[in-house]
Amino acid sequence: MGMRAPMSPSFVPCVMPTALSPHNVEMYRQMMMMNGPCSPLYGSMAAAGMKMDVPLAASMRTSNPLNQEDHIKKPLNAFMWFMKENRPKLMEELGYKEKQSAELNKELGKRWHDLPKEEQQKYFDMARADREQHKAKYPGWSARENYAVHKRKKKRRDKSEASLAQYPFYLVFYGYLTVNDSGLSNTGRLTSSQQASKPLC
DNA sequence: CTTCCTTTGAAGCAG
DNA sequence: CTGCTTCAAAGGAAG
Repeated sequence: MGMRAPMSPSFVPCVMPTALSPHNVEMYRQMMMMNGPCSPLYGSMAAAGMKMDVPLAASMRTSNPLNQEDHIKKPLNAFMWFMKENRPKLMEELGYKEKQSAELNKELGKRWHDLPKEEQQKYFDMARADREQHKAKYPGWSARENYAVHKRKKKRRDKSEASLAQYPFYLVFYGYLTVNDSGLSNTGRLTSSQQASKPLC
């Protein structure tokens, strides 16, 4: 149930859809900044195949350019590559019991420590290659773009008003991102309370 | 629906 | 420079 087909490698497509490369998104964002969300450019760029039809779908995370294509993720570090490669093996080895990801990650952490330096080096090499490719592909990108400055003391995701600044203004404009008492909201749909809350711009 | 949990390492940020 | 924080992956649990 829900298990992957044995022969199907479980890699996730890390590449941006050609229809909306980050570069295109940046172009789009700049044009929006210059022309506003009601610009005819909006329609023409959409007609050109760029997925900027602003979200009607329930899940903004999966349908919206901001949360998907526009979000350039950090390159994976050595341990992340190790996890990616060994998680499926470990799941099979453990009979993919009712093990949760968090528990599997603990085990993977142990195995990472037990791994000889020579074998670890393989993953450090992968990570370095990934970083270099990432840098070549997204020159000028910084991890800062995904970084929410400390809002909660220890390790919690940020939900502050300040974090709105990292998003394109038109999402705020349209109400897809709002700020209320409970923090940043991005349900992808306007509620009356969201309409009442003020956009940042 | 979003966030948490849990790991390591890279990198951002504050002092 | 030092030390703390966030985010990369994963996916079930919790809210």
